[in-house]
Amino acid sequence: MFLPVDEQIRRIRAGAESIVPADELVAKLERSAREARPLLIKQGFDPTRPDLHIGHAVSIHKLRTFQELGHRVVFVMGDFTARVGDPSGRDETRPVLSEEEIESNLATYEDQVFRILDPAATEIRKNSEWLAGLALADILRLTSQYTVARMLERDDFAARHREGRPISLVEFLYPMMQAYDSVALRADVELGGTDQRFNLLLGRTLQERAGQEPQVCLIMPLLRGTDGRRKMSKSYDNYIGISMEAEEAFGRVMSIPDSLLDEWLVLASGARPGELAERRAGAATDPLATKRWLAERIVARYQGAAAAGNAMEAFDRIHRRRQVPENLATTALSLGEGEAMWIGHVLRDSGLAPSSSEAGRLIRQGAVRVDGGVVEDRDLRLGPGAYVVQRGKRSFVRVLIQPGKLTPDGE
RNA sequence: GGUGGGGUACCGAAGCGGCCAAACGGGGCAGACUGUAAAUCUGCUGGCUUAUGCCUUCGGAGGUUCGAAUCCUCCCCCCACCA
Repeated sequence: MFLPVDEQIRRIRAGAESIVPADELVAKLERSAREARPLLIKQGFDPTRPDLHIGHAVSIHKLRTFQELGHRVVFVMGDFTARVGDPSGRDETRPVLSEEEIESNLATYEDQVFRILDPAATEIRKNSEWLAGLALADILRLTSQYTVARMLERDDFAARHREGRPISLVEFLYPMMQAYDSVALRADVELGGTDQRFNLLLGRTLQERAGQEPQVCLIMPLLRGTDGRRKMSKSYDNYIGISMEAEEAFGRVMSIPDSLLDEWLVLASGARPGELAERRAGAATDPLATKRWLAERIVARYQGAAAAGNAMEAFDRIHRRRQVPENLATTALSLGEGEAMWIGHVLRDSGLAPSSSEAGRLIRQGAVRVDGGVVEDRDLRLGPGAYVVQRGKRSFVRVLIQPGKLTPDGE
């Protein structure tokens, strides 16, 4: 039923940052094989941010590996905290979500997650199932099992405490709740990024206090974002979304710094060991070719090969051959009373510039083209007709200027 | 409850009566270059039918002044120490 333990370990360990503790994983796998009983693998997700990116995908692919090895994967939605909200406002807004929003985000999750996981072998659970019913007495019992000093060991708590930045009391409860999820599920293994290390370890502690065998923590590296500096995150806009439009995703991969290429090959390409080694070697001698390969590969993984091919073609057309893209959005603008429309307003109203002041700046910098020619006259006006308006290298709009016929009420 | 320190543009952070649409850094955008939306260098970075003009902005509301982000009053919020 199961592959040999050492083969399982090999696959599980590939790409992982660490396994804590590794020998317990071996023991669990051996017992699982002996008793023909799959392990329960758990990972939690925040339902307030339903957009998954390829950073999340790193560990989701690892969940997939466990599925392929025959184990049970439980995907835990942290809906309980989402329902209560986060008054501390620690990182951005953690809005309170309604039942409907949670359901809708859950559906969004499934759509993305099942591009990686096998739906038939995936259990999705909401932590409100076991958290909502806890009484205050239960919670007191739970919190008495851990100390403030140990809580302050967590890196971000330690840093904030040291720097005198506020730590809300509820924040101490979030790790407790996540750890309690592991107790409730009797998890054998929990996956998480390196930023989850503390929470994962707390799960072990609470399980032991509850008389359970502690889970093994499988810690995955955090993928750095397209800026090559910070971890991938939607709020930094340095991410590549799993359901992102193919051309956008392709372009974003092409924009990563060369210094990030190797890390992404390892964590995001999903290449087999042999090919991976080949590509990593190639990255040193021909980073451009390697990056193109990676971009196509990443897009293909989530959008399919056809979309990836098209995205590459569109990229080449715009950036290598400096041509206008094949299919570009059309915006119809209507002249009011006037004969022609000032270029600044064309840019603003077609969405190429956020304001006419910004449009003016772009023109001054030589960033605006109309039908391929750079606009030098800041006072340029366009009469009725169709134009291809370009802002910078990457943004194009086909603008249709129509004679204004509207004779509003006044006249 | 007491004492002290703060709230400035997307973020961080200067400014402390006029030269402030507000230094500087980050981020973002653009130009040059290029192997790509890499790297590097340079510029821009409140709005307005395009103006050495007008309008809005420095926690909120009033006030002083020819003139306020800068001074005064009240209010809201944050932080530290003490209780």
